[in-house]
Amino acid sequence: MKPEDILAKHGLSRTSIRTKLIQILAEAHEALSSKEIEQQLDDNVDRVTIYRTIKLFEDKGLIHKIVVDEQSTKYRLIRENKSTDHPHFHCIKCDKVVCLPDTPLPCCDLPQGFRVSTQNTIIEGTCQKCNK
Amino acid sequence: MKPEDILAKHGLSRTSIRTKLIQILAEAHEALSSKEIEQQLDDNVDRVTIYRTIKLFEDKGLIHKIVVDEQSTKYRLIRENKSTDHPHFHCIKCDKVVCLPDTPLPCCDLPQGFRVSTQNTIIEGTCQKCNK
DNA sequence: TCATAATTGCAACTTTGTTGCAAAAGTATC
DNA sequence: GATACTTTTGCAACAAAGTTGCAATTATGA
Ligand SMILES: [Zn+2]
Ligand SMILES: [Zn+2]
Ligand SMILES: [Zn+2]
Ligand SMILES: [Zn+2]
Repeated sequence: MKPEDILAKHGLSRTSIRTKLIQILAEAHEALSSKEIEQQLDDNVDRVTIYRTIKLFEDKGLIHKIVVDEQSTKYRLIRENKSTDHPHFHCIKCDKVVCLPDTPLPCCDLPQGFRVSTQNTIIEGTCQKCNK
Repeated sequence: MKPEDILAKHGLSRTSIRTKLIQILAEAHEALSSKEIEQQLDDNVDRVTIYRTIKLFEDKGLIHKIVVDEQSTKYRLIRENKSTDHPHFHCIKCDKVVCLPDTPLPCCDLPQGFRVSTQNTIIEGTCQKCNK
């Protein structure tokens, strides 16, 4: 689907920044931080606009957020037929973050009376490129 | 074990701030943020000192860090016979974070050539007090 | 006690993200 | 396409969380 169609589908007006941002996320093979997005947007777009656009896309269900650690948050486009509730892999060498297949996660032993809404798993390790 | 003995065991000099900080963490039934620690240290101790002490304790293996989300990091004393690699529960109503029993986590489907070092799981939901 | 080494507090800085407001761009109607 | 109205963007200022350098204070060991 074209960036313009994705915007229309979610009832968002079509601006050049939004179109480019979707394109950047769609072409990425890994999750991107707001700074990485900023660097890929050639014209110098204001940080604030990027933050606001990311938040909008998140609220509208276009992208999902991955909190890697306290000062690293990345974003990835939600593709069709893909859930948002899958585990993620973080390479501690090259810092790349990728989505993993949506395997059924087993329940942990929870104390009585606790209720689960979502589960967030980040697997830390090294990717195949860094292991060569 | 007394706070003073814990310091000695890890080769750390015994200062009143470090002693109190260990005591606060030992008496807590949940993971604490640096701000929560600051509030429990009666005399107003400088933020910087708390950050430095937390980092020192973490490096020496006295405490473990739990990254709840992008702007909430909490810490918990590592007790004897307890691993540091267990899942955590975050109550989205009262914001409490607790350690969960160390259940054997199943491997997710990983792409070829990927190597795992640690796995970080945070279960979001509501605790038994908030469910009443 | 005294010298030495380690810890603490202060000020300044960095990074990541937010808010208010005016200027610019988009949308719909004619 | 021009017009009016709404939304988006950029700028400045701010906020929270954490870091660094340096001088003052406190701990340790002889
Ligand atoms: Zn890698
Ligand atoms: Zn993902
Ligand atoms: Zn609760
Ligand atoms: Zn824990």
